[in-house]
Amino acid sequence: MTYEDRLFAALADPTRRAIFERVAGRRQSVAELARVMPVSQPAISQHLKVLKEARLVRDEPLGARRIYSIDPEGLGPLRAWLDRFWTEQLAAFKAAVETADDS
Amino acid sequence: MTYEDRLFAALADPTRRAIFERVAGRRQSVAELARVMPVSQPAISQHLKVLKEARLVRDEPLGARRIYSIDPEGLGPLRAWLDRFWTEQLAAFKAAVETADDS
DNA sequence: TATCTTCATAAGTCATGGCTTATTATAAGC
DNA sequence: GCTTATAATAAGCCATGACTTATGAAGATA
Repeated sequence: MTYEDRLFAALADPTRRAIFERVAGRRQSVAELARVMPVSQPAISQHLKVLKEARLVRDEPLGARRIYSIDPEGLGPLRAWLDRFWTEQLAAFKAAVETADDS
Repeated sequence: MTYEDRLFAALADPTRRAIFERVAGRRQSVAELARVMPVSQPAISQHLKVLKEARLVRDEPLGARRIYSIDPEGLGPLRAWLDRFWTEQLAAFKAAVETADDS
């Protein structure tokens, strides 16, 4: 499984995406997330593990708690992937215009 | 299932993403994809259906064939989602700098 | 008309993944 | 030290989804 696979797979689940968005909004602990999300604490931990392996979040101990925060680098590869098509589509558009000019 | 869910779910599968990337590179038929991809023709059709429902591709009949091409609008929502965190992280960074200034 | 190609759908199989409860480890507070 | 809080892991359940083969529909070609 490539790194890109892990990234896309991590973002595929709605619950996990919601967790990521919350953590991105404000760094917080597992219990804090579990209190507001409609799933159990172990489910939260499992989702966070997947997000961490995709480098979308980081974690840091704080007493008995563990504070999760967004990994600023994490979304970079997604942006890079997206930009490939941006430029690709621009090139295609340009080519289409030039073909139309041949008429 | 929201539209965003469909979009992320569609991009999660590696095979499907490969199909999307091929179609984005050059518009082509189902058979053409089936010839080069390591899965059967029905599998290709099923993936294309998912991509179409996520508005990532369009299709157009050409005789007995059906030509699939990228939907230029399709990646817009993904970019929008991504930009949310871009600005969000910028704001957080700015806030962190200002807090540091308080020292 | 008969055949061949192209593609979508149906039906069934199997692995994966998201969830649960139970349990354990670690740190904090009385 | 004992209890409470926090979080990770284990084990098991179950739905989903990615694939297969089989089939049918629609267009092209002889």
